[in-house]
Amino acid sequence: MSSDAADAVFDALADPMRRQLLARLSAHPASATELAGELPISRQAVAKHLTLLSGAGLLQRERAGRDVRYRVTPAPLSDAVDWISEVGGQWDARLARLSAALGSRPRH
Amino acid sequence: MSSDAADAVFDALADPMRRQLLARLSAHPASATELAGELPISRQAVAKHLTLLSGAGLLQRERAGRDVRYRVTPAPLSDAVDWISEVGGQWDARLARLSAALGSRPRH
DNA sequence: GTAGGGTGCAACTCGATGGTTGCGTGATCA
DNA sequence: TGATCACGCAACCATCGAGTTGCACCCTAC
Repeated sequence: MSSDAADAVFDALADPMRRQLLARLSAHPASATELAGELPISRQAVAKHLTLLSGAGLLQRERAGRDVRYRVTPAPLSDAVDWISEVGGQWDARLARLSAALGSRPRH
Repeated sequence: MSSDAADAVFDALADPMRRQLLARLSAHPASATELAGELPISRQAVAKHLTLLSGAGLLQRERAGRDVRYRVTPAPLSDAVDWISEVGGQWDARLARLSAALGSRPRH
């Protein structure tokens, strides 16, 4: 029951800026420069976050001519929810339904 | 839609040692010294983690004579799941059921 | 009362990381 | 072809935080 994959996800979600990026990208795909224009940090800082998020499998890179668009691929999020349901499930039976609901998702 | 409470939870879950502590404590309440005996870090390091987890509302302190026992109170975890369902819900309708399932929990 | 074990507080080290700037590369368009 | 814009890489800085050690305090038991 190694939360091996969950490690990367929790690490990716740890930073508020990365959660903001994920929320923003879940609404609509965008490029690093585009995102940097909407946020108070530089393009390179955004790019670092996007690289880390991609590493966790939460983003998909798509080259579009001169720029690169990123789109959310939230499948790995269920690894985090699985872990949470394991911890919380022992305390509250309602959380047990989570792993059941997520059990049917395509893994990876 | 402030992920204000989720901030503390994601920060608490970011560290692997803290997740390990939570998993351990969800099985059975314990004291800091007790936990330090089972882990490769000092009691004070454990105590710091427990303080942070308590601050996020994930643990409840219970003084028992000379020692202090900690027990898991996973209610704040649903703040994290709520955030995840917001991001992932736009991609996969299955995750939308999560917030519905968690919506009936006592908030705070 | 006194010894001992658990807790709490404070100072310190050190590695990780979020952020920056600078520069080189590649693709687009006039 | 040349100007421009987006990207990638590298070096650098500063802060944060996980871990440690040391010591003082409190509760319990003998």
